[in-house]
Amino acid sequence: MPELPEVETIRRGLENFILGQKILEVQIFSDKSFLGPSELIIGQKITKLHRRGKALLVDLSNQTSLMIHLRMTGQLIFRRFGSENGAELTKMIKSGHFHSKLAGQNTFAGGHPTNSFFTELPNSQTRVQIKLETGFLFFNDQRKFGFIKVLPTAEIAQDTFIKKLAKEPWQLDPTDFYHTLQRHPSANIKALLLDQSIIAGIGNIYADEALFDAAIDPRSRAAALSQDQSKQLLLSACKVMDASIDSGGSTMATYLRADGSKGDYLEKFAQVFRRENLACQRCGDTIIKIRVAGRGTHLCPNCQKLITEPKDD
DNA sequence: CTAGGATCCTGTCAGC
DNA sequence: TGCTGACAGGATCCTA
Repeated sequence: MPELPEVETIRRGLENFILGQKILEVQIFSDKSFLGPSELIIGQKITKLHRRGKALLVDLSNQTSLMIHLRMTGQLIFRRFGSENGAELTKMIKSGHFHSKLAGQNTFAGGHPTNSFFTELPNSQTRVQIKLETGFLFFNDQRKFGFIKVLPTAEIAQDTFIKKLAKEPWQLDPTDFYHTLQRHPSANIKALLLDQSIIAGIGNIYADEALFDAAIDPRSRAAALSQDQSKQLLLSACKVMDASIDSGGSTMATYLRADGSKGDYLEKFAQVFRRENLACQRCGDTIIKIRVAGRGTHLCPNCQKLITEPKDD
């Protein structure tokens, strides 16, 4: 799914369009995509958008909140009334005035990149449609793993997902991070980076990218990392996510080129993710793709050092 | 307690 | 062309 930088980009982008608006109608096309009483949010005003890890939180005027998790294939797309057919984006693309972001005057899109960003909505993957005062917010999700959940604002912290979340990478103390890794005697480092109760917000892209940046092989034994190595890894995670947020998230910036062809952040910034069989930009060796922690994993076998036992220094 | 695998669901793509 | 299996930017549940 969209990982932390994508969700943060969505939060910032959506804020410009929906903050302060009243929810007028909710249409649910897939029951498993919307949890809780939808009638509770009708007529309520959107007062705040925030984020914890990969979860987007939308506070409403009646002490109720929406927790939105996009999981693997979720998308949030806002279209002002009259723009539901996506014609504006198509026009921008054709006239060459399409810049780097999927946000125009009348539309904003973020999440798993598909054609739904610029085609007619709702479509077969639309699970929830929320009518606001100036337009529609569409929740699309191919695989139905994601969801929108209604809950009292005061109970967000007790939510089973939120409750287990570790600190955000920037808030995590390097020494604490090191000690957490030490507590997992046989796990590999990639599995722990993906574990939201160890560090919040990292997914498959940024796990691979952070490990490349820190020059650590994803198969390394987490508990074998030295203090310095775990600190470097934490810094690398912050660095790659900061860079992504700055560029508008991997699914946003340059996803579409002016000619309508697809391109994206990955092409521009990723050093290893989806670059198997290509040359490492650091050493020229060939990037490989293997399976680690049950996930497709990309690495440079030359640059990234396999750490199995702590160095005694 | 940890660690690994199966599972939810739909779509796409490589290989026959 | 049509089928089949593998795989997918996530998290949870089940098992040993």
